[in-house]
Amino acid sequence: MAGLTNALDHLLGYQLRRASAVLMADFARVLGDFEMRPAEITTLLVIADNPDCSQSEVGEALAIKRANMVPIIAQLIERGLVARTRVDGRSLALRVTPAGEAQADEAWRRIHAHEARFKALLAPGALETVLHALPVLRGAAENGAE
Amino acid sequence: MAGLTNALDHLLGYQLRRASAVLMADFARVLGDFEMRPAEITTLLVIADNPDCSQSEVGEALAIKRANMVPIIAQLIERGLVARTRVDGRSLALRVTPAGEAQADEAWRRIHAHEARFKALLAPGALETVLHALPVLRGAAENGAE
DNA sequence: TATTGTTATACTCTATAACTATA
DNA sequence: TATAGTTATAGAGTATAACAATA
Repeated sequence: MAGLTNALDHLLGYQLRRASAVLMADFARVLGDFEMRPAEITTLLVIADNPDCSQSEVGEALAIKRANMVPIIAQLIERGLVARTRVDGRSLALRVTPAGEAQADEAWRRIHAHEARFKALLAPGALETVLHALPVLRGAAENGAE
Repeated sequence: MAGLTNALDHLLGYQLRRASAVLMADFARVLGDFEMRPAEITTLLVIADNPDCSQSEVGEALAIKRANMVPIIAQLIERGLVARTRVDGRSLALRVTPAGEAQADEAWRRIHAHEARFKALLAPGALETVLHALPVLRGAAENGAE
């Protein structure tokens, strides 16, 4: 019990950050024995869903800068979870290996359980409202409200 | 336009993280010329609201570990925004200086404008639902769902 | 013994600038 | 000229372990 007044508690941005941190911590815990960082796991999942995509495309989908994708992809390849083939001289096509697909499947199983646990905490109807509202807030970055 | 399939988009945890990042980026932009880090600004606001609080209490309110509070408080003191006095041999009472109070007031003005811009994006009633749901998710960390 | 503040350290995510080689 | 990938670097937040001084 902190006991201090925290006026930040009334702020949407602050509550988003705190709630996000709680779910991120649980996400990391659930996937802890994979010994992969959250960014590596999510990258694996996107590649599994999009065979022959490029590094830049994955980065764009996950809001990870090109420069930051490099070590993530390198790790996935070193672990034998992702393979890449040249498309032209500058583009690379990414695919998960069979081992990568197995890892992705297991990750999804755990993620769904993790999600279900948190979703169960919300009042009926609240989940739909929240899942609709979040992309709206997120979309503000590409529109006027930034 | 990424164009890639991103199954993560259906996940509560992932959407929270992305929306939080958007609001955090805007928060940083709005307070950019303060040349203080977000954690320093929020710490200042909590101290302004809770005269004579301790470092540990502020950390507990903001979910910042004791060890990580040290450089934050040091910066605020170096800038002349916060002062501290000894309570007993191991506890320090924190207070904002007049300069710190002015800074906190200006920060609040900008934060309220920033908040209003994002809240305006939500459908009627959605804001209340979201602001109720987020602390519930956050509270899961202290209860069973962790 | 437990608590407050501290130091040192490391990890993760994020950001920018500049480079290469290709298109 | 623009794009895909890369390198190097820096900043911010967060985490742990260990310590001194004090309660």
